[in-house]
Amino acid sequence: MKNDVVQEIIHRLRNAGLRRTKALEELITTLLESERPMTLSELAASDRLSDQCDKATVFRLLQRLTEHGMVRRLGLHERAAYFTLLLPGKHSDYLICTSCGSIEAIKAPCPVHQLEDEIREKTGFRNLYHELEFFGVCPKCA
Amino acid sequence: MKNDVVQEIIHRLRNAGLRRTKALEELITTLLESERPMTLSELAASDRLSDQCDKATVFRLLQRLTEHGMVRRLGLHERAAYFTLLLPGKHSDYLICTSCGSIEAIKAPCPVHQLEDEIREKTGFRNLYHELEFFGVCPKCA
DNA sequence: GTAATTGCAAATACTTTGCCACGTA
DNA sequence: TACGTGGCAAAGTATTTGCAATTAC
Repeated sequence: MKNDVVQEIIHRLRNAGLRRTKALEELITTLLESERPMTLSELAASDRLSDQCDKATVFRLLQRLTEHGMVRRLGLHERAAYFTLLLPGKHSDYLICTSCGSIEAIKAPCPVHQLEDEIREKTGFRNLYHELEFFGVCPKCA
Repeated sequence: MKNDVVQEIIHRLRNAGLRRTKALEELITTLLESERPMTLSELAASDRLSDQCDKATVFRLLQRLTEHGMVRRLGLHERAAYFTLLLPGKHSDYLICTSCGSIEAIKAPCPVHQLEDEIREKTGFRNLYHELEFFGVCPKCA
């Protein structure tokens, strides 16, 4: 069923004029299997992609996926940008250790949707979304 | 009274072994006067600092200020990092236009403190804090 | 005088682009 | 065939460091 999701995503991209390539398929699969956002370097070095294509290709694929709203680029405080697949109803906030850099998605329901609605109404911003991260030192590092 | 705050901050830094320099004073003043986080480049090019010192100096000052908990480094999605003075009881969340890049602090009370407490208890993370940003297209750009 | 600080230049890190060959439709 | 895509190498942007000279205390 993971494959169904991948196919569905590719199908939408194809309608937008993109072509089905092995690299695209592997990238989407990798992002889908990852439980946390990944950097360009991590993706390019991952099992599925490392011998599949160049880092520049992964970069351009991520760019296209982002343009088409299938991927979101996150900050997360590192020097490198992080990328995550954008699945309907799958928003995550993150808990990040500033010492070892571990990143995990937070299970608890996100508490900012109401504020987000207020902001949308009051400010007239369009396409509003948010990014929420908690930073601290994890028990292992403390 | 702004100057009092600057002096107070410098006083604390002096206790930590740092020296009072013109550049340090101007940097803190600039950050204090700014209503939004600023990048290293913006700071180095600002009125108070541009003819005061080199960009590398601003970088190192920000580094020291961050180490001593007086400044926080934020992601905010741009390629460059943003820095903001950390004043007691002055936490801000931000609303950012993905088109023109404008950044403004949100006045509404931050809705994540409760979740933050829960996470602190459940995970055992230390020095926990959060970063919350809303992204969208502002009315001017839409 | 001693140790922290600074400027300048050089080194890194990560991202982005140019160009031509290649693959998909 | 036509146009999106890919690899490789080079350029771009932001950050970080080395070192000798300077400054604060």
